[in-house]
Amino acid sequence: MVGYIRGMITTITPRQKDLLLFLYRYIKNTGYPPSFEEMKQSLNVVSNQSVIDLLIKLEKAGFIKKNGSAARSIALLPLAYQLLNKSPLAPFLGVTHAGAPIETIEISGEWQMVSSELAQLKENIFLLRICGDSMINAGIDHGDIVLVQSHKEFASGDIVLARIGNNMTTVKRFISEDKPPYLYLKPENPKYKIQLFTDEVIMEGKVISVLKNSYWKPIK
Amino acid sequence: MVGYIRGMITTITPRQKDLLLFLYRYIKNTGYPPSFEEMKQSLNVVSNQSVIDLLIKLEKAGFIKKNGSAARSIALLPLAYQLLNKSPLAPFLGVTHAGAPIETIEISGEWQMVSSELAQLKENIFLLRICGDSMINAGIDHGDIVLVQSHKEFASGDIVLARIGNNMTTVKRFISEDKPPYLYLKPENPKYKIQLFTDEVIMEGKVISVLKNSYWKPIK
DNA sequence: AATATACCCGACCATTTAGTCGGGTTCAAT
DNA sequence: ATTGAACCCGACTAAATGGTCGGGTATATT
Repeated sequence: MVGYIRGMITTITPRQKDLLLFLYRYIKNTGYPPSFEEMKQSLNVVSNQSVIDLLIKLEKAGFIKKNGSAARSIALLPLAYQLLNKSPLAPFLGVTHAGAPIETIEISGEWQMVSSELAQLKENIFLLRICGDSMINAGIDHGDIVLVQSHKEFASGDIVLARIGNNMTTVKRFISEDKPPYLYLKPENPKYKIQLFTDEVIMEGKVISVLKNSYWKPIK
Repeated sequence: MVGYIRGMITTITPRQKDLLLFLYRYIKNTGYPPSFEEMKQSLNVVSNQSVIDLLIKLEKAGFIKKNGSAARSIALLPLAYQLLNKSPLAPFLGVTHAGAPIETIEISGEWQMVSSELAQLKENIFLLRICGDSMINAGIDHGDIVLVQSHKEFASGDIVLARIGNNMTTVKRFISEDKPPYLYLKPENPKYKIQLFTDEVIMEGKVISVLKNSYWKPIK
């Protein structure tokens, strides 16, 4: 469910966030985590205990993981990237259908890396594997993976992920015209018919990237 | 030039590669670099000097960067990922044209992160920004970025990067048929004509991913 | 035969580094 | 008023860690 992502809530104090952001930036710049001394400087404190207090909280909350007493051994966990909106990870929600929409999105629990450029996105993103051939003329084939960003506004021509009723999701091109049928979802394969808009149709997001199937694990 | 990537040659001894591979794997698994002790264990040696010797060579060759005497402060440079064929980076070659092919690929010198799944690729990959509207029906719009993998074999229907003569490159759908015109490059926009195959046409690679333009820097 | 390179040993040292101990302050909730 | 949390201080300790020194071997090149 897309709501599963949007609804993810975590608590963190401003000071903890300061440290988490410093950790993120330091690791990004240097390639390895900072020492206590460096963390103290960045936080403008002079005691190790100040840093330790914050680190323990961050670890308990699931943002980081420390390896005992090894030097510079702090690893950022996915939750940290998510909180900082710098996520190199997108949740892999499962499978949807580009053809006739016959089942809802499944949550697979997997996570996959995506481009760091996409990490600039403020909104939530997630991945879906496509079943069916209804979008082949838009370059989306059976087995491809699409990266979807949650959106509220859509332009005619956008390729969108739509939910139809409670049990079906599908990827189609969204069309808005001045003449009838005005609003509809268009498959990019002449074999299939357009889907008119009804109260049952909810658009979840835009497809912002397509990863071709041959470089991903095969479909079961 | 695509040849620029293929032609990149670096020398490394087996022992140095052992260490480099260990560094890659350790960092990938833990999120931070190993200590000397851990490197000694992985190499099956007992002296620090053994590790230092190798590290100095790796640093001089441009594979890693060490930060003085700071603990666990080894960063892998892009060259290392490239050598290990685990590159999280793809070179950004520049701009090509999906419309009329009017100029050759420019090397911009930028590098961009790509999916870690794509890092499994054994062949070279690179990014291009698309100019023109000749592939809009395949989901590739003006300003989008495509990820291209160098290939030698192509199937009918593949979206390919082709070089035409010395000064032109273009992205088109490759078609191979039993009836005339047999082999040609097809724009995915009825406004444009197909490009027949000649001796001048060289296919450089396949488009394996499309990143939609709105999430990248605007075109100059 | 001499040289250079890649690689290794083992004892030793100095510093970096994480962690501890016993406190304190501020602020909001009870 | 008391409690608990979040956060901080300063001096201290012990372990982890990188680096040094003065060698060695094996191999290929000159």
